[in-house]
Amino acid sequence: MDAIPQDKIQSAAQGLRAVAHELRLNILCHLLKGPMCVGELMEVTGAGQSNLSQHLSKMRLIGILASEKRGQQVFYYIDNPRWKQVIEALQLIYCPEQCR
Amino acid sequence: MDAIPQDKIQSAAQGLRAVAHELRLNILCHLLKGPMCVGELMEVTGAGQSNLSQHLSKMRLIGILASEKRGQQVFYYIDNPRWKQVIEALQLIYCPEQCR
DNA sequence: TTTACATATAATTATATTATAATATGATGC
DNA sequence: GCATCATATTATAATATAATTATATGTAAA
Repeated sequence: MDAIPQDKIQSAAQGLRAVAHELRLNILCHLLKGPMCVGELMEVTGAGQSNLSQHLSKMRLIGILASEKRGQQVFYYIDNPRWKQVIEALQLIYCPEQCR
Repeated sequence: MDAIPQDKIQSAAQGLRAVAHELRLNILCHLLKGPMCVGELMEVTGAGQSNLSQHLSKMRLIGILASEKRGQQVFYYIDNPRWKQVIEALQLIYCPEQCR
């Protein structure tokens, strides 16, 4: 592994940066359970609408989340099962008591 | 999981931030194979001594890396096997061809 | 067709992170 | 002691990221 392709490292770091934020990580933990719309996420995270929306679209652009419109709501969900694994591995590190 | 303890999220985000950087991630990928000293890491990453040292101590402080002095060299290694898992999961996401 | 609702975008300001350069520490050999 | 090597620390200037506010879009109901 002497030569890890620089562009892979770059993409992976970009992906990580997208997760490495309190609010975004909080969002992702909630989305582990399934899709949620922006309004619900506002409730559970306590974040403001605009702030939340910006963070969601950041994660969508990078390919961690996908979204789907139902009626006038937009539901977000974790698009890539491997990202779920990453979040879950993190929970093991920081929530040894399993965080239920 | 409605109530993810805020302090856990905070710590986890801090840990992620420590990994979410091109150079630091590159370092971690190299350290997956085993301990390396600063000089070796300078060679494989091409980073400057001071820069590297700062990034290493950041990761050490946060508990991702540990270090051990042998003679006049300091060897760094990944302290927590779960962080290895996170890095490996990432490689699966971004290096589908296995990055060897 | 207006109103209200759900979400998105833009602009701004505040704060955090980074790389570099310069300097310091601390061990080893002479 | 003095010079050298390996690493750490500090200061700083450049850059990136965040939260807030204000505004815009799109859609459904009245």
